Parts: sequence; structure tokens; C-alpha cells
Amino acid sequence: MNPGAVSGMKLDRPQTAVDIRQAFLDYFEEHGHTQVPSSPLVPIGDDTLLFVNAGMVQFKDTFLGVEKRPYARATTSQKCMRVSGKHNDLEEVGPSPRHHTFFEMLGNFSFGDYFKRDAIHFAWNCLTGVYGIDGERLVATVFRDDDDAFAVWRDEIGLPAERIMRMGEKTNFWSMGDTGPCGPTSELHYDWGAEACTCGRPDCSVFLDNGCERWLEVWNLVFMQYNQAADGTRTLLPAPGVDTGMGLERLVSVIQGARANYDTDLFRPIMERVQLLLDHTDAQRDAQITAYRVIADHARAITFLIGDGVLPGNEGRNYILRLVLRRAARYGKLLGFDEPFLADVAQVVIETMGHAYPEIRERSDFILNTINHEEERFLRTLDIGLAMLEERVAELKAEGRRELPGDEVFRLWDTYGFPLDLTRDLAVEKGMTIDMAGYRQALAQQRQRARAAAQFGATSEARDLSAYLALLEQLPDGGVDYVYLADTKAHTRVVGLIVDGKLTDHVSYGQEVEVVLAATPFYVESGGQVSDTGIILDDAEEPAWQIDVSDTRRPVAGVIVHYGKVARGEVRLGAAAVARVDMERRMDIERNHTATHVLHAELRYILGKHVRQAGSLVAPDRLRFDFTHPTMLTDDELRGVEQAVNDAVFANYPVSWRWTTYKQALAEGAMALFSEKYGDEVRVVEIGPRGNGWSKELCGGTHVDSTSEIGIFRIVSEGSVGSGARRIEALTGRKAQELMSERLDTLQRASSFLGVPETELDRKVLALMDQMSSQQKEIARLREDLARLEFEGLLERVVEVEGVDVLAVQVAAADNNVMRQMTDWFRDQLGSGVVVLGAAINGKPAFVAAVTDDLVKRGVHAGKLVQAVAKKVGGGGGGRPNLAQAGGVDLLGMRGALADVPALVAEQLATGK
RNA sequence: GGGCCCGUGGCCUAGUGGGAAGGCGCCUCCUUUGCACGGAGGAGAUCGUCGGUUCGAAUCCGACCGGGUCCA
Repeated sequence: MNPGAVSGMKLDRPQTAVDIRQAFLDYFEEHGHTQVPSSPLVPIGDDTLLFVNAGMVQFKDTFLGVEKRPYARATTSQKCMRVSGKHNDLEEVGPSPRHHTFFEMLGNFSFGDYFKRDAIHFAWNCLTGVYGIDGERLVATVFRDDDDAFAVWRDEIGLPAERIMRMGEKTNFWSMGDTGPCGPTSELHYDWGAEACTCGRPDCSVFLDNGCERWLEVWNLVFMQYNQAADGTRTLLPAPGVDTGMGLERLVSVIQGARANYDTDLFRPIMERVQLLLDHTDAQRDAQITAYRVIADHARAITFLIGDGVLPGNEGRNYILRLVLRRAARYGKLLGFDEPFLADVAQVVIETMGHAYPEIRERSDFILNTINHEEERFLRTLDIGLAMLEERVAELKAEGRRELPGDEVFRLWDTYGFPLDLTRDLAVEKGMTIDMAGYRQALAQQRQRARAAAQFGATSEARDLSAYLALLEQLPDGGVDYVYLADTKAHTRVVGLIVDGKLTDHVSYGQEVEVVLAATPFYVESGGQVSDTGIILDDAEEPAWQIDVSDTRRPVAGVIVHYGKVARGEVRLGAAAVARVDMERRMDIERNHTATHVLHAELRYILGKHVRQAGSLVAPDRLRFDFTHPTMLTDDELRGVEQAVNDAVFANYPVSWRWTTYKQALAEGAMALFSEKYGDEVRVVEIGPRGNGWSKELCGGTHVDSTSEIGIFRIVSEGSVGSGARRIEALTGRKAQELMSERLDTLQRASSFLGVPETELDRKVLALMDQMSSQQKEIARLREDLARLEFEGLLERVVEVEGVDVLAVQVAAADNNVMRQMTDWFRDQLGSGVVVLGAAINGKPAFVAAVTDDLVKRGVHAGKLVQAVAKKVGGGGGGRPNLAQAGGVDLLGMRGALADVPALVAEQLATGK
């Protein structure tokens, strides 16, 4: 029988997007495919990609043969984002009827199972059989010399040869990267009919690949059959696979006869909400359809991004989210929104898509709050930018200029986030133009800089995995036996020794080595819990060799590598070995790990359900826990959380774990992380009564058996990790105890110094501080009195220079402020005159000079005066004409320096006239 | 990963190497039947942190912390 045939006569074809999506998954499930849930938009364990941009991303390792899955056929509806890198559709959104930042990719996959023939039959039967799409309107493409695919289309499907196009590498050959799996593709295009042609050519055809809107690429089938080496040569893969992708939005548009994806029921409800909020007529809406589309598209994107744990921020994916959100807000402003509105729109997204993607429904409050908060922040940024721009425009106009310099426009954008189009609108409004050439130049420079800098960072060469893959071949199915849960010790044998990336059969004393064992109790860093350390040694009465293990890693699935150094003897491949984890360290780690779960639960209890783990570090000496929460924790909250965790410790709850299915675990309300990859079988760690615990988390790490083993829990810091996320660092067990006894010792010492009980310390310190501040004020008052007294005597020492009163004396002032005060008195007293005071401050000479305004007019300058004086004591100084200060180093020269003042004043008076 | 901008009383802001200033708010008093206003006085700042340069740093330099913003 024809592969993928649709059984029976389908009378009720799926019409709504919800049904269309489900029908796809059901169809492939009927044909032996496992329905796999969409992975989060943030790729797991893949730093080369900002966001998942195709259905195959979560199966990358499976196609590479590094990861094995319990099924050979899978089907998904995958959340995708295309806003960066090779696929960047951000600027297309709006003007283009069929580009999106966020979209859903329907796909079916074969991992070494079926190949071209079946894939083509499935695709054809799905479109024509399940959805009832007219086969006459479909056109297929194949890679130019892929005669196999061509033959299937022509001979088995029965497509006339003129509707099978042979295309080039650009459109019909796919590769994952410069190296790795690759192969020819075959696409299905839908023909909207000649009346939809936009290119106007008489020979209009898919073959031209000219973007004509008559043809809609619906489905892309990738036949992975080669492995491309670094030198460009291609060898046949032992087990060829299939990766297909069909944009749900496009499929729906075909079925619903909508020429723009936005006219389908995926987008219409969202746009209707916008229209309702604005109270627009249909005509008004159609006049501004681009803005409507941008908002609808972006609302979906931000809803799903936040739902997958991304928060607005200023780098990486966080920045993309902010960018998309602000772009939507800007288009909203264009439409006339003056207040945050995106949360309202996102609400519709959640209502219409929450069924297929329950995560957005569960986190709806958090999503809406985050959107609102960010939108408010953006409006504020705009206000600030607007004020700055208006000020600048006014300045320029006052100077008679009519053009806004390009670098300033760029600065407004680059530094303050004020968008170019708003700048332009305002400039035009005020009758100004913008220097676009200068703007573009500044932008190009910035790009240049960023790109030049990125060159260095991005040269992380692909690691050579061949040694590990070779080992994996030799290991039994499932690879290294990973027994960390059973014991911290294991009798096993050495199955691999790697030095400098190359397999070897023996290593000797002092060598750095990567060891692979048949079985290992060493935990490999995962889920925040750091790797174990320990030793591997000869399994004999008297061990002849030993390796100290400082780290473990898993370079490819199934292979666990111990990084270590040979501490004794010589190690041979195949040797019997005992692997022993550093027990004390492991126990410290376990205390911290269980405490992390307790902390998570208590934070959710005390702060609210919006709290979600956003990362963690579980080390032997501390734990770090990042979580979503909008504001700083108050002291009360912090203390409450800490107490609650300790209460849980004292209550001695049991900690247990069990294996279950991912679905079942989520149904029970277990917490799953955004950033972790889960298989279909997951481990649930539960704290509290078994089966009815108050903390359930998907977790592969190790834990204590009961909470009392944590000992003590102490929070040592709380802080921010970007917008909307907080970080708590805490200690448990030995480290917490250490901290407490140190602190108590300090308290004890302090209390004995101050002679008060420890419980009175805080009050005593406050009292002392109070006392000190009043004493300081008293001292200042007394100093002033003293200065006053001294001052009374000084007036006698005024000398007259050319009819001007001049005073230059050394005083006992304690600081410059007092001297300044004295010069004020002097001026008040004499009304006209010159005063230079000197004093020893901190063992160094210091001067203050003051000149009354009438003498300033006659050419006396306090700054110059004091400068000349200070020069004589090896210093310098300056100030304004009426008041200046200076300092020096030579204390002994001060008297002489002051003695010169009358002469200096005389000089200035002479030249000033 | 790289660039730019900003951290000054509770809040907002001025201050480009030499007296820490203004507005809002707060306290006391006056004015008023009361309120708003008005008037007089007052408290409140380790100028983000730590180093450096200098006779002298809110100001210049460096590192760090926090916030903003753009590019990749």
C-alpha cells in the first residue's frame, strides 16, 4: 500500500488553526511517529543559537548520532523565532504578508528510518488527503541531480514532469553548518493562481525563484544523506534521515484561502483586540494595516519568549525580547496608544494559544506583568529622549541651524534608545532636517567596532570529538554506566585513556589524563550541581596506581570523562579500578542542593507563584539561586524566607525521588526548568510526605535523605541579576556553622570592648554614633569660637599697601573651612581689603586668600596671589579672583611665604592699573 | 562579546580641579474661621564603592558595583 495513505473518506476537513495543527500531529502519529512536545524557544545546551529557529533543532544531536532516542520517527509542532543571525525576519514583519518573528513549524522526522520515498508520500498524502488541498495546485521542487526524488514525484505520486522543478544549491540543498550532515531537499509550493501573480512575467513559475506572490512555499523536506567534512568532501551517511518543516501559518492561510497569514484565525483575534482597544473602524484599521500586523506578530513573540523564561534585558536573547517589545510599543504609539496596551493584546494570544502551549497559560500573570512593566519603562525612556531632543533642537534653532547633525541623532538612539523615526518626526515638525549621511556613518562605525570585537570571541573552534565517538562505539548500548545515584564508590575498569585529545593505552606518574571508566559514581555537572572530585585507583589489596580526579565532563552523550592527574604508578588500559568520590565534598554539595529546592518552594510560598528558578549553582561551599521576581526583597521577606527554610530543616522532612514520565510529572505540578533538557523519563525529587510533598522538582542531582541533614541555612546576599530577576546566595551545614561562629566571636569581642551585653550592642552603637555626631558638632562650634577669638587679635596686624588693607598671617585653624570662615569675617569687618591666611593642616601648609570685589576690579586676584604664595612652599593653588585656596609641602617656609604677600599685592595693584 | 551614557539629602536635578547649590517633599513657627496659597526658620549628603593623580577630587584616571542604551 501507498505509504502514508489516509484511511477512509475524510468529510470534515480541519478548518481552524487549532484543528489543522492537531490533524498534522495525529496524521503522523497514525503513521508510527511519536508526538514530541515543542522544545522551549531557548535552545538547550547550544550556545551557537539564540533561539530555536526550526523544528529539527531539538533533534540536532540525534541526527549527529551523539544522542539516542527511544523512537526513530517523531513529529512536532515547534515554537520558532527568527530574529537574528542567518534568519532575521524582523524588518520583514508588517510589510510582508507571510514573515514572522514567532511562528510554529510543523515537522516530521526520521532518524535512520524511512527516507525520501516515504517522506514524499507522507507530505503529499497529508496535504491532499488530510487537508483536502487540490493537488492540481501543488508544484514540487527537487535538487538538480536528485533523480530519486524526481522519480518518486513523477512515477509514484503522478505529478506531471512540468510541475517538478529541478533547482540549484541555493534553494534545494541544505546543510547544518560548514561541516556535518547535509543533503538535497524537496519543496512543495502552492499556486494561488495566475491572478495572484506579482512579477508579471509571462513565464511566471516557481523555477524563477523571484519572490512572486503567486507561489507559496509550503513544505520543505530535507533528505540528510551526506556528511560534509571540513575540506568540503561529502561521504554517505550510514543511516540517512529526514527533517521536514512546514510553517503552520502558511498552511492555515492556504486552507482558509487567506492571501496574507494575518487574515487567518491565528492572527485575526489579536488584531481585532487592537481594533477594539482603539475603537477603530475597519477602514481605519485597513489604512494602518502594517502597524496592526507588526503588533499582532510581536505580541505573539513576546508572549512566548517570556513564557519560556526570557526577560527583557540588554544583552543576547534578553535584548531581542526588549527590542521586539519596544518595536511593538512604538507601532502602538503610532496607532494612537498613549498608555501600555500590549498586555491586553498578549491576553488574546494566551487565550487563543494556551491550549496548544499550556506554559503560557500557566504563567499568564507573570507574562502580562512583565510586558506591562517593560512597556512602562519604554514610555519613560521615550519621555527622557524627547526632552533631550527638544532642548537640542531649540539650541540649534537659536544658532540659526536647520539640520540636526547625524552623530547627535545617532547618539540619541545609541545611548538613550530614542528611535530614529521619532527623531525625524519631531525634527520635521520643528522645521528641521536630519543629516542622514552622518547618521549612517556613525551607525556603520558602531557596527564595525562590534564586528571587529566579535571576531576574537567567536573563534571557539569546534572541538574534536572523534576520540570520544570512537570510545562510544566500543561501549555497550547506553554508554558508560552512570551509577552516581547508587553509591559513591564503584568497582569497574579503565576503558579509555586520552592524553591531549588522543587515545592511548597507558599513562604514567605526573601525566594529565582524561579517563573513561565502564561505570562511574562521579556526578557530572548538570542542573547547577557541580561535578564531583575524588580518586580512581588500582582495584587491588595494595593499589599500585592512583589518579586524582579534579573534574568530570560529558563531551558526547554516553561518554563520561574524568579529568585528572596520575598521582602514583602507571595506568594501563583495561585495568581493574575503584572509583571513589570525595564523600565529604559530595555531602556538602547535597546539603546545598536540597536546600536549593527548599528555598525555591519557600520563595514561591512567601513571594508568590510568579517566582521561578532562573538558574542555580550548587557547589560544596555555597549555593546560588536566581529566580524571577520584579523587586528587591525587603528585610522582612528575606528574614521570613530564611526562617521558613530553617523551619523545614528542623521539621526533618524526608527527601525522596522516583522515575516517572515527563507528562505525569508536570501533571502532578512538579517544577521544571527552562534551561534543562528532559528526556521522556524524568526523575522527580520530592520533599515532604512521599507522594504528597510540598516540593517537587524535576532534577537529576543528588540530595540528602532528610532535610535535617542540611543543618543550618543562612542567606548571605540578595541582589539583582538583570531586570525582573533576583539572586540569593546562601550557606548550609559546615559553611553556615563556620560563618555563625565567626560572627558570634566578633560580636563577643565587640561586646567586651564596649562593656555591654551582646544583646545591647546595637543600641550601644547607635548611642555612640549619636554621641559622636553631637560631639563633632560641638567641636566645630568650639573651633569657630576659637577662630573668632583669634580673629579679634588679627585685625591689629593689618598692614596698608598703597591705601589697601592687607592681612597675611598664620592662624591656628584646623581646616580650610575655618579659614574660609575667617576670611568672610574679615571682609565683613573691613568692607575692603586683601586677606591671606595660612595654617598647618595635617602637617602640611594650607592657604586661603580672599579679595573684596572692589579690589578685584583694581586687579587683585586671589587665585594668582595664592598661587605665588604656595609656590614658595613647594605647592600650587588656585581659585576665583575673590576667593582661592592652596597648599604645599614645606611647612617651615610658610612664614616667609606669607611675609611676601604685601609685596605681591603691591605688584598686582601696579599692573592692574 | 564590544561601544556609549548615568549614579549628588526621601524624590527630581544643577554643579568641567579650588565655598556642595536649587526645586519638590519633611519638621517648627507666622498668616487663615478652615483649606489651598503665602511668609519666616530648620533638619536632612562618607557626591555608588575602592584605588590612583594632585598642595587640593563630586569634578581627571583605573577597577569594581548598580542602572540605562545601542551594535554583534
